Amino acid sequence: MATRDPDRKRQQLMEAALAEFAEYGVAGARVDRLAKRAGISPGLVYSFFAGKEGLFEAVYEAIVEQTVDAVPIDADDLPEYAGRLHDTAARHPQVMRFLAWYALERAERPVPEVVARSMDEKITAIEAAQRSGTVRSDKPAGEVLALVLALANMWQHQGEDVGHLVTDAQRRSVITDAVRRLVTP
Amino acid sequence: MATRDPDRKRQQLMEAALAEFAEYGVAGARVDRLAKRAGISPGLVYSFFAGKEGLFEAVYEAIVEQTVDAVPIDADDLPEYAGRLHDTAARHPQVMRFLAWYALERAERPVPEVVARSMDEKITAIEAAQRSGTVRSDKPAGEVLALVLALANMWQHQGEDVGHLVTDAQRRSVITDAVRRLVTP
DNA sequence: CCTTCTTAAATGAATGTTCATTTAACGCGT
DNA sequence: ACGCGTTAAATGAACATTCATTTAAGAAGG
Repeated sequence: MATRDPDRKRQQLMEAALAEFAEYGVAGARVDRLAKRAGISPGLVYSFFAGKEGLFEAVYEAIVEQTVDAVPIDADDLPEYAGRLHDTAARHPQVMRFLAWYALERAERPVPEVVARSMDEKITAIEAAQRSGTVRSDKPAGEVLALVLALANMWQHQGEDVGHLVTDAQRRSVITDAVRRLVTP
Repeated sequence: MATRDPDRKRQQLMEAALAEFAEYGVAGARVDRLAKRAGISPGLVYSFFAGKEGLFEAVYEAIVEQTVDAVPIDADDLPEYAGRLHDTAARHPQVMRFLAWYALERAERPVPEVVARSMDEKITAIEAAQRSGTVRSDKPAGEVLALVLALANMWQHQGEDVGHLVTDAQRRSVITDAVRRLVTP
């Protein structure tokens, strides 16, 4: 039984970092607070990662890895696909919030290779569905995808002002109904 | 010719603050840099506003004041309404970015009174349009509004990954076409 | 019109605090 | 006993904020 367990600490650190960054962003995050959450000393952060910034990037990369392809596209049933995207987002609010921070604080960074590739695959899948007639063909696949993603994530972006217009239970079907109307031929 | 002109300085300060906050958020903003942008000394900031935080709030309030009702709703032509929202957003990227920061950094704050009221008015307008038959009546007005707003702002939220799928020129019509499909009876 | 007095505006160096990062010592497991 | 994982404390840079001082614009008085 390893009472010394670097891997476990590393894992705890990543989880605490996600929580801290999701709440405050990089600039607002405090290394001390984050280390305390992880149950380690602040100094130890630096033996695992390249400082606060490095930790932020590491968390981002872990999220990308776990999130891309977490919800495989089903181009023949885009409403359900959007619904599943929504479900996943709703189940991981911390991750969504982290990504929102990342988009602002790392606005200039290029899109990661894996993400770009995943996007291409989705386009290809939609184009196939258009050819087989399950998706309307009068709009380019990229446009269809943009709409599906926008609707799938709509409740993430909407603030409290818009959010309270609809109950939690209704949110999913708002998305699926709208996508159905938009993509069926 | 007034070489001393507090009102002008105050104005310059607000503009510089918007630029600085839009770029870095509150936590990342630097008072020195912001003051230099405004062409004033850092100390002067504190004679106008309650520190960095107070300045942030002041900029937010100014934006809310200028933005609410900047695009009056036309419930009988929601596609065009969404298009106009998009136009305005596209014309003021700094403001949009500022609001994105605000949503994250002030997540817990209640919705301002003016915003809530403006929302109620929009709902009422849509309900009227539903009664007169220009908007589908099989969905509650709140749901319709949520969809319209989500689509109007879709290009603000989408990152570079999705954004490059469609050219600038197409963006507006993607929104208006989609809204038309979603809201017509 | 000048000169002096008064008040407001503005500055920027000094202050004190907050924080990321470094360092040096400690002790567990082998 | 040795080396690595870990810590607590030390360091110092970065910043927000304050404040003593300077500068400018009127007001009062001659």
